[in-house]
Amino acid sequence: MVSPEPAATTGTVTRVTLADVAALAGVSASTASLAFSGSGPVSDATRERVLAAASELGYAGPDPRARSLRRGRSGIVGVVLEERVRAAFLDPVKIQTLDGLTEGIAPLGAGLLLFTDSGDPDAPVSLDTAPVDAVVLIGCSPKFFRQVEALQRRGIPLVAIEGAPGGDIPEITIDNREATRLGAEHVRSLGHTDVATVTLPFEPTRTRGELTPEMEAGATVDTAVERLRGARDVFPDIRVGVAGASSIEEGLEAARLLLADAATRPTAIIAQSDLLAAGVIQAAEELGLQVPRDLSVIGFDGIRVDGLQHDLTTLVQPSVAKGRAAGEAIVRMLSGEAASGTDFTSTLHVGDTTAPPRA
Amino acid sequence: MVSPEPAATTGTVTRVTLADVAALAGVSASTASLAFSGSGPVSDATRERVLAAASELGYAGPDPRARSLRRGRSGIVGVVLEERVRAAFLDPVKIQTLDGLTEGIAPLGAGLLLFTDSGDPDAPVSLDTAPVDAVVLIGCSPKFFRQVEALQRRGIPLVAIEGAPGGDIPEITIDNREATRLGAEHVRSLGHTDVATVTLPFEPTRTRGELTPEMEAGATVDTAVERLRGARDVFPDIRVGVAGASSIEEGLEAARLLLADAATRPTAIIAQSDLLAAGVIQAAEELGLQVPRDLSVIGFDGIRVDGLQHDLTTLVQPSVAKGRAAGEAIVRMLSGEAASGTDFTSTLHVGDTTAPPRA
DNA sequence: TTGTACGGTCGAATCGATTCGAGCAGGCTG
DNA sequence: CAGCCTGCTCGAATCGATTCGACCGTACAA
Repeated sequence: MVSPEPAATTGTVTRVTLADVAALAGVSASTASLAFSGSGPVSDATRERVLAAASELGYAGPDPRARSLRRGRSGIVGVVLEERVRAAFLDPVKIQTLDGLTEGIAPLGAGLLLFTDSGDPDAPVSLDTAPVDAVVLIGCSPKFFRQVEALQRRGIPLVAIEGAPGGDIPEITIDNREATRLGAEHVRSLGHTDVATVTLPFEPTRTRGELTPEMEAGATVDTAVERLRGARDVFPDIRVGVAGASSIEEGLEAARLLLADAATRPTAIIAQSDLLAAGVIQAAEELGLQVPRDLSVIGFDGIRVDGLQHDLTTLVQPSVAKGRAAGEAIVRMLSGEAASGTDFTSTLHVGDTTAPPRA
Repeated sequence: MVSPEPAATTGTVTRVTLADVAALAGVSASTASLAFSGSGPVSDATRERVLAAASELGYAGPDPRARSLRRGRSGIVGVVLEERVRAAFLDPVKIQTLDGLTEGIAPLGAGLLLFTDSGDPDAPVSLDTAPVDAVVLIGCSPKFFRQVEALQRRGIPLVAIEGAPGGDIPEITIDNREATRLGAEHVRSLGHTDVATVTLPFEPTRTRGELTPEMEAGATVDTAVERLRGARDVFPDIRVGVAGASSIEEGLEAARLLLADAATRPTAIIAQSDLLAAGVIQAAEELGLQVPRDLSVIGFDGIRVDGLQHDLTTLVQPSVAKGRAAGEAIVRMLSGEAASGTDFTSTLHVGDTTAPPRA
């Protein structure tokens, strides 16, 4: 028997197809397909013949693109992050959320396709032209609403983790306001009355400094707003320093401003993230203040800040569990079940960075 | 005219297809396709008719899976990272590399599909069953060699960024040994003779402590080995502390051991990453040592360590450029051109963490 | 008036795999 | 012995889009 000529393709590479393998093995293409997928009965002898033919022709298995069309599944879950890669992955909470998501979708054997800002205005993010089975939006604004709707019309399951993307989408949330109120209540119960807060940015343009009414009214970032509300539930006149990002450096700068004048210095600072809290601690120690004796500091997130030599008092949010819950919702939706959102709660972890104010 | 019944699919959702839209608009499917893609001549009137029909039927645009099969392109580039998400993205160099990669592939309008360890041994990474146009391996061992070969047989372009994945693949590298030698030479030229080094882990199991001959012989992580060689080129008897990861915490622990005994304390420490260097600096300051007066510290990477209040002396590697180069190689290969690897060099940045040893 | 070029539309084939129902052979049971 | 069941294989249809060459009508130039 003569080896068949491999089928030609539109690319520059002549591609061996399953049909070529089947012909060489002397079986039908459907039998050859079963030999690779194992989804139907094939005798051992036939399977061996097919695999031998594949090996001889250098066939590397079924083409994933053809398979994804026929099966109606690509094995890919899209993840939307509005920022550039370099900004998104500086947030340990996002990293942990992503990690949980990979666990949640593990039953699917699916990969995560990143949709991030590429920095090129001529290459906008395009959710609805990628062959995905489902999409998870992490901390997204309504910016993608049109594309979200298009995906919904296509029956693509969507889940949002925090953010406010719009559309009737299952959402995974945490109790930003209530948790912050808990933390503020803890600070108050220690006896603090001179309290300040260092917040996350109120909008993506990332400004640092005083909080203005305009800034607050135009806020597009829900997290900062809700956490500030929780702090104000306990300390209505709390002094606010806005950070330009969630980072140690920004916490340091914001705290320097808040602590500069010894006469008006707060005895406690509520930071909206653990990284900001670490910066606050650093600023305090730079001024010769001891934490928590001279200044109590509380964070939010419950990540382990690399290099921080304190057991930070903080609101611990279940980042990994959020991601896992989103992944599990995706799995359910893809199997035809309904999925609703999940509201997670954060817990107060009292470490060594809070104490009663000095008499 | 009566609306046609939408074509039935194998899923639970009845899906509107381009054929339905074409029928309603009273044109052929090929004309309807051109109306969406704009890749051929369609009159304005015909296009409007098609778009109106699509809108009426709730058609969200061509199915990406069908499109990817017919076009032979999915618009997806796979990125292989051997670790779990939670470990991979703690490395700022990897984040910057990824960011550069998104820039490099921007002309393709492609997304990045992550292949990472999911933590589930029953769900192994599967490069060759995903509908990708190309694959980039970042810091990978030969672990995926079989799958790499399969992809090559399929004509899928592959590029490696550092690591040693095997196969005849274009590689993007940096001068780990030579750059470290440069840094060590700088330290020597300042007059230091009592020098130690804090290394990255020698194998993925991440052990911390003394470097044993067994550990060194069995090393699977090229980076640590090459950088140690560069240090030994200048200081053959350099004292070695192995860190369990590239983190501030691990640098701190390793440095504590190296600095514990004042009698044998080195006057300079060469750290294999900037994060490790930050930990070394913290350990020194913890002991009341001043940097660089009492201890000189040099890092590697040239990232800006969040919260570090020093201008670190370091070897600056072009992380973003590495990623961008890999992306550009992918673009070339996908357009039928040959691509070779790129060897990048790192540059010494002298900051305020190195000075001559005290007399 | 005739011939050519261009814009627009069409139908058939293609991309490469999977699914599904029909058919056959062999073995077992009543 | 006949009928039923099971394992295996096959061919046709399908997934839903794109490509390509043929065809038609209109306009313009010689």
